[in-house]
Amino acid sequence: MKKISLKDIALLAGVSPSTVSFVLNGKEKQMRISEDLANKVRAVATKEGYKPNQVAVSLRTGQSKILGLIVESIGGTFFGALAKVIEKEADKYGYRIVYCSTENDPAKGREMLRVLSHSNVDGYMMTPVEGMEKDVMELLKSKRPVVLIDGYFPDIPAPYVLVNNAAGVTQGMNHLISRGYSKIGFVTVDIDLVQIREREQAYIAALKKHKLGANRKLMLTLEYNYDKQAGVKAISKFIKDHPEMDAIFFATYYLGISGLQSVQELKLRIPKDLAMVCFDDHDIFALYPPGVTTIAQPVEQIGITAVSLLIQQLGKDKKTITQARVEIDGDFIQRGST
Amino acid sequence: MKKISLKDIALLAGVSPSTVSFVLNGKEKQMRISEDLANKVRAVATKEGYKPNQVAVSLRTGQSKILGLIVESIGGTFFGALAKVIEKEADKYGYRIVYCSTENDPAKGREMLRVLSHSNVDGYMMTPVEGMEKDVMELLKSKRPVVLIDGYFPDIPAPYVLVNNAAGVTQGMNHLISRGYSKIGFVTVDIDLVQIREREQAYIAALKKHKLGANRKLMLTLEYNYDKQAGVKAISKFIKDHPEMDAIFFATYYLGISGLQSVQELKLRIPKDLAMVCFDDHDIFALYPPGVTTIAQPVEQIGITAVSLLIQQLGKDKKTITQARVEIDGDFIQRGST
DNA sequence: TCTTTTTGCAAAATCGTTTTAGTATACTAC
DNA sequence: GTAGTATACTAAAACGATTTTGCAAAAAGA
Repeated sequence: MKKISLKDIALLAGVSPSTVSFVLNGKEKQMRISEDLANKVRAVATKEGYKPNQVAVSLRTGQSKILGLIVESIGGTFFGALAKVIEKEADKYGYRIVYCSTENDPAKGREMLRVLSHSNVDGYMMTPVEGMEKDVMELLKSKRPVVLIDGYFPDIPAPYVLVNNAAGVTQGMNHLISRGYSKIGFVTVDIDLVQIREREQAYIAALKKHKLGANRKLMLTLEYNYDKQAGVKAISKFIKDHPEMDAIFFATYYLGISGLQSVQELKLRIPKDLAMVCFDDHDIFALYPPGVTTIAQPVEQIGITAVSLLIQQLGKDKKTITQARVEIDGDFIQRGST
Repeated sequence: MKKISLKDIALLAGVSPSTVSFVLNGKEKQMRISEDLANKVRAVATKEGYKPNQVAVSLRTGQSKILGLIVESIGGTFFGALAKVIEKEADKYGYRIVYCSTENDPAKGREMLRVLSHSNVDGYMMTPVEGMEKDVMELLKSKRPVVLIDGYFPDIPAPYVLVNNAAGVTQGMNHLISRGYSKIGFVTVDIDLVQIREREQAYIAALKKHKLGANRKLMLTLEYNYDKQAGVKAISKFIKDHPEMDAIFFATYYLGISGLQSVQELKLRIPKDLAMVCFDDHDIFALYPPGVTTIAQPVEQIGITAVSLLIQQLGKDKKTITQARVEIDGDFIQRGST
């Protein structure tokens, strides 16, 4: 019941291993193998159900047909959905995906890169983690195909694809303002990632633009990996401390969920007592009455673009497209909270 | 900047490749390499930052230190959480995970098995898909380590681990009944998987046991991959068609979510108009007022057990533990819906 | 007819390891 | 002094493919 190798096929067909390889790799013309023999080889191969040992192929060719996907956490809804899209998309090009999560720890991310590298993966897709700038530079220097997802490093010329954070927040803010809200709070998190900072800046910019003053006091910054209960409490306190606040913008979906819980505990009514907008959509926002207005990340497009950017770097020509910077507009979904 | 190989280390240390291999694999004693030389080799190796090429190792040893995880869909909350636990757990044993999803399609599952097999994965964890019985049998026959997760094939002696579906439903039903509900409906889905059937049977058994009659009419079976809107509609109709029904049990979390939506559209009040219990927990059930009582799958334990069962089959002794059938009790979480 | 070219395939090198089988030297024993 | 046995390594085969090179036989050219 052991696996059959190319050698076995060669033996059965009465030819040399090289001939089998040529035929099965479509190089029969180039190597001028006669049509008859080629057919015979193919017949034997299909009859025996031969499939090449990918490990051997990888060792010899240096290519694995595997792409590494390193995300913050496989468990999350955004990354889960993303992984699904990416897997499906990569499959179209004949690539498989190996997933890893970093939990936002650069050491773990580095380790993952190392592991993947020694497994001959052909390219990397990763969500930037604070502290991994050098590692990404290394990849670029050694001409390894990379695409950053959901963020980027400002000073590093790696291709990336992410939602247009600024545009999304701006749209959300404009929406709130046009609805008459003027004391708008913003709840964010203290990870040092561009995507978060961009959202914060867009919030501040919107306030300025509409002359809603420098109410920076209406910003709450939670710690990353904050305790769930503590987060809810902090948000509740934030709301109570600012009774004038008529709307809140949450920078991520998990903040928004905590926010919903706070609102619930405070028995506030949405949007009567407090309007709400959240960056990143989530099932719950569609369902929780009266629904939360969100800017949904275009997961499909992000995934498809990422794979495409990576595949482009994998061709024979191997053009390094360090300049590809794609920002895709999020989908504004209005619901009952505004 | 090219990668350094074992041969390079050998050259630099002035020894043969075999010596380097022995030292780095801790076989220096056995192969009686002198302490001095061993240290020298180690020094060179660390200085050069040598890491073995896993592909070559895999080809030579036939082992990859990779486990295949084939789930229904990476995107789902249950599988996402499971993947996270499994990745973390496998890491403890020095194994990495390659994820694939089947989308409940046996053809795709088969393809994945094939691909993984030719990548030398050391073992498989998979959620059973209707129609893959033979494929699993094949794996068993060829002594490949396998563990089924979240379900099993009744006639196939493969080790498995899943939540105790019957116990969970029974507990939920008892809870409802003890609270005075007697016209209890059940919404399920038409995939032919043991885990679903067990839940259905436990429901019926509970009705019988408590002499609530053969109200099989109170069962609604939706199609797998049902359209979201259509599902909600069907559930609404089901509720309207059975005004006597005072409680509903949902067999999976996505059914429960659709159910919440129906309830919302019908403007019913929970638990006043209708009580609700759902198998499988979800963020939303904790948050949606007044909260939905659920039986949560013990994701952590399932993941840990699965990895453990697989690792046991990977040792030198390679004991095939086909008899390991683990059912873990779910966590009953009571919330406002009952 | 003899050389040159083309055809059709096979041999052998290679990828980077692991592992089995050797080999040279030193030591022990009689 | 010779045989046997440790000692401390190295050489070479192997894993399963791909790819470069080689080499007969047939065809073409002179």
